[in-house]
Amino acid sequence: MQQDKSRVRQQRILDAALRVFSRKGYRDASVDEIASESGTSKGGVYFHFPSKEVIYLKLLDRTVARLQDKIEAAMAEHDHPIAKADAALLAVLRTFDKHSTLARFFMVEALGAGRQFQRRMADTRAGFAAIIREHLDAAVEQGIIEPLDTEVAAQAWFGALYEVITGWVLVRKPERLEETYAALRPLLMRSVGAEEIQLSALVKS
Amino acid sequence: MQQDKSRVRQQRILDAALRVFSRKGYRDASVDEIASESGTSKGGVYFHFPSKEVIYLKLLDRTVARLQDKIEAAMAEHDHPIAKADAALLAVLRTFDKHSTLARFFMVEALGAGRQFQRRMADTRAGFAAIIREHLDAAVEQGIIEPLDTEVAAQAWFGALYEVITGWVLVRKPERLEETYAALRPLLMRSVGAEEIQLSALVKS
DNA sequence: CAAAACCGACCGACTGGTCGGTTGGTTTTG
DNA sequence: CAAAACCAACCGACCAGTCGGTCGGTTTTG
Repeated sequence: MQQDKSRVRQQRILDAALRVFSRKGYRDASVDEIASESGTSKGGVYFHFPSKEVIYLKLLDRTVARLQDKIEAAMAEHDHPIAKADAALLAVLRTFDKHSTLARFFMVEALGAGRQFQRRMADTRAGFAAIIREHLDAAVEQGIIEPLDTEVAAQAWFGALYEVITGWVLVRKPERLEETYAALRPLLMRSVGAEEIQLSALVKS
Repeated sequence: MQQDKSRVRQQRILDAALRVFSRKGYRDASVDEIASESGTSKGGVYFHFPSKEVIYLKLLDRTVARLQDKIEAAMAEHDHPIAKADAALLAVLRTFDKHSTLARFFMVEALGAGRQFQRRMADTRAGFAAIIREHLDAAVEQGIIEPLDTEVAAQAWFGALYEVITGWVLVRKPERLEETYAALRPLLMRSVGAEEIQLSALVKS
């Protein structure tokens, strides 16, 4: 159908845009380049999307949604808050390991996208931090960890992860991001005073 | 002297540039605006500096140097690694509290400066992380904390701080950044398994 | 059923505006 | 007066977004 073709083309443009944005950043990515990389022309791109900004925002939403889905799915498999945290951490590391383009787009380039996205990005970060906070609060309520300032703790957790991932994107050391798990896990757990529990039951292939 | 006047003018341009960059970010700050804000003209700016990029880099170096001096001075007043860490943390929070323009420039805008600064910024971040790591290593060696992956831990510490400060810059909550100290300190300390020690001797007005 | 009318998708030349950097001339200063 | 400092006008590259026009296919019509 015509509609299918149109949708396929839109996908192609979005995929190409992800690659280009992730290579060049928002400002340095030209619509011409996105067009040629998606096998169309500038006019073609502007037939499907009203502006460069909208393309970027669509992409950002898509990325955030996918990542949050992954995280929530991983957490849903467990009941114990610490197991949930563990699963979420692994899910994040593995997702970025597998899709380093995504990591670059989301971690590095999103910051350089310019003033008009700053609020949106701040909200996005706050959204992730809020998720962490919810679960920290739950853990406090269940008596698993002592009361603490969960807002700052959630921010700190997010920032710690963000920095480690960003560093990995820029330097590519260690080879696989997941290798940082062994160091990150006890760091995060201890920071909120969570007891050590055995991993064996938690780590899945 | 001619030289004095020239130096004063250069300072004025740098100060104006800091304000403009901090308001607009690198890309959206025009040289014309820096010129008029420093009470001169574009030609005047280009008489003193070869390019916009050099102005930015000079500013970045100046900022990093000042911050590191503050941190090192604060740490030099103490011997015990934990006391040093504490002093450094407070120094950072207080510096940004007092100079929020600096915070905005360094924390938020530096990220959006564009591709050409990415390596430089990564190096800067790595520099701060390296300082943290050194001291963590020292603490391990002195038996104050158990051995751990100090590279990842240093990155995580830096990231946690960065996120909390960035969040504060964007949202201005709490009113004073230093108020996060009470939550950050135990978080960071526990994360590396450092024992609690009393604060009274450490906190200075 | 074939010609005419129509349409969604697409193309690429062009425009308007921005901005880093330059230049040639003018003012200030010692 | 000569060098240093400064300025206004200008240049050229760049690029998001526009627009008139094309093309392959589908629907209408006589």
